[in-house]
Amino acid sequence: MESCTNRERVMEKLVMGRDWAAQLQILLRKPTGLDGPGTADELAVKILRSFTETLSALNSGDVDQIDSGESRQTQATTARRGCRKRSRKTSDSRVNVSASMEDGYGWRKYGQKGILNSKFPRSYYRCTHKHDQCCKATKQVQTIQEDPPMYQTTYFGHHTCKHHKLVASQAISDSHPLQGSHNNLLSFESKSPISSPKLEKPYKEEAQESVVWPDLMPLDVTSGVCSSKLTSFCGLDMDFLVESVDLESCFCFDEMEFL
DNA sequence: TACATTTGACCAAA
DNA sequence: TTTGGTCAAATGTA
Repeated sequence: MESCTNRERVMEKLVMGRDWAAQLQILLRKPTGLDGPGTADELAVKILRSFTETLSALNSGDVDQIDSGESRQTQATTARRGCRKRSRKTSDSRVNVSASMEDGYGWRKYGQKGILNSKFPRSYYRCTHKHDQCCKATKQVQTIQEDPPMYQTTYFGHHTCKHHKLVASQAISDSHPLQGSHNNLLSFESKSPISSPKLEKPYKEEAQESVVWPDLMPLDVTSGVCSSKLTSFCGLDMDFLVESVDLESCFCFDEMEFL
């Protein structure tokens, strides 16, 4: 019951943020038009506050639901083949529609299934480092369009494998412009912070993608770690990005849909 | 030889 | 009962 109220608050804040962002966009296109609902600066503050309050609401409310879902899955796991208690993975997922399946991570395919009412089978991937580093990240990839091929990738869990984080963090510290004097930017433009040769190609391919967030992001504002839906940012998981860049200081969206 | 992919079986959730 | 997620043996590839 409380989570329902909390969800309503979250939705309200997100909608407000979207509206203010739209107003800000209009203002930025007409720099002299300051007789609207507020200056660009004021709108930026409102937007930041809206997102901050949303993050706080999520942090205080829905986390329990997410945790209970994961623990259910863990507790009921048995040793028999194929006998894994599965919860329907509706929480902690990020959906990414892209022309490419590349995202800079190492994945290993562990299954493929034909899906009802879908022309194309769904492929199941887990992180390459599942066993050596207990990385629990998985993803499902489904072709949604034949020509040109478009893929809907749904990510579950988050990468805990150290190797990739190291590479990505290095790439960020090498070239991320937001770590300098522009820490309080709210940007709706695509950024290209990755200069590492290893990550350059996946990022370029991901640059054309669109992002859909069907549910709300679980996060921990106080610790600065965001289990974010911003997966498409640079084609990298946001966990380590937010560890390096203050969550409330830098929002950087390419394309987004709130509802 | 080591690692990745394919594929059918198994089983829980709906 | 149906559907979808995962396992693991078989197979492929570098």
